[in-house]
Amino acid sequence: MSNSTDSEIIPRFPPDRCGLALAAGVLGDKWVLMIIRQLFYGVARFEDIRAEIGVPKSVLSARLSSLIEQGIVAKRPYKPEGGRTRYEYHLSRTGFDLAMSLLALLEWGNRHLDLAGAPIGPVRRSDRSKLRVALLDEEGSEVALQDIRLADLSKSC
Amino acid sequence: MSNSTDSEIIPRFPPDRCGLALAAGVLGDKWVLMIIRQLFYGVARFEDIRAEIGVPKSVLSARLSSLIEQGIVAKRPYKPEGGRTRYEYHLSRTGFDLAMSLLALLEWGNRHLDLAGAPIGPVRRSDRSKLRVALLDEEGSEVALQDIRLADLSKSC
DNA sequence: ATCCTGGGTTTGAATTTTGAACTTAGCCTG
DNA sequence: CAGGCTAAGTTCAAAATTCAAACCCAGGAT
Repeated sequence: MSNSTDSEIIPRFPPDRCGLALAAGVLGDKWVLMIIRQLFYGVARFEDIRAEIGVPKSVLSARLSSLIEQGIVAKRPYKPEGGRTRYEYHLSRTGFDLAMSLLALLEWGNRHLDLAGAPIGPVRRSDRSKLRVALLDEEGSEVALQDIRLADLSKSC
Repeated sequence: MSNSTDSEIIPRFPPDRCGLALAAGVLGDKWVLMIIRQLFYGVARFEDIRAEIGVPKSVLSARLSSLIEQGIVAKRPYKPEGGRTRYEYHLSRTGFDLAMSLLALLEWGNRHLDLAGAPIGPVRRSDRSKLRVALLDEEGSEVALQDIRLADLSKSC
């Protein structure tokens, strides 16, 4: 009932108003993040995805269906020259918009988890300079995590 | 074996060099993201976490142990005035660094998922202006997602 | 005609998750 | 001091999920 400490850095809100709780429902699965990662990499075919991450076919089938149903992935037929029609999976706009989340997660994993080799991360296409994820205000200047709180967005200025 | 399309927006790298694959191993669970969300909100006690998100005790116990083992969460005793010693869980530095990922996920959920009410999100503490997650270069100017690629960070300039 | 391959579905065994019951430790009350 | 209460777990059997392997099917290639 009561709060446990007085260290309320961030006020609490009901879960159903928080996109994070919903997002957790979508992405909180061992394979879903891996599958979406593959789709970002341009791996589009069922068998390619399965082979690269080692997910069982039945699970891949189920997860892709669910992602399609949720509008995150789209399935479309295509025909390789002189082959029969096959299918490929690709991210919808909604799915593509997960990019920033994945980059943030990548950055975190690079920094804190045990990588086997040199890390990879986002660089600017033109000059290859390193990039990082940050919080910006409306004017485009950076805001530190300590200077924020969560608030109802409908009534903030 | 071969790539499925020629639309290689992002080059492929082996999973063991990618923090994202590791991060997926840590966060790819229905309850873990929810638990970490609670910890961010300042909910620190076992029973409080359990009650707010409805996770079974056995699962909460297992997940917290695993998060502690991975250095994401720390457990510490505390004594409420005139009560016996209890324990509270809080995010370690590593855990706290997930903040940016969670904010990105929150933003995505707010934009694309079906919220029950008005969304909540990060605002600047001082003036309550809305904030958003973005990619920055070293000078602090914003870079669009279309202008990036993933690269080996050890050899980029 | 038969084989091969991509994209699945089915199946039954192994694993995980679940909720309920039980445990433990210490404070508080009578 | 006996008994109750609570937070924080643990244990257990039943239910749900996952897994690997087998099977299916369509169309092209041999």
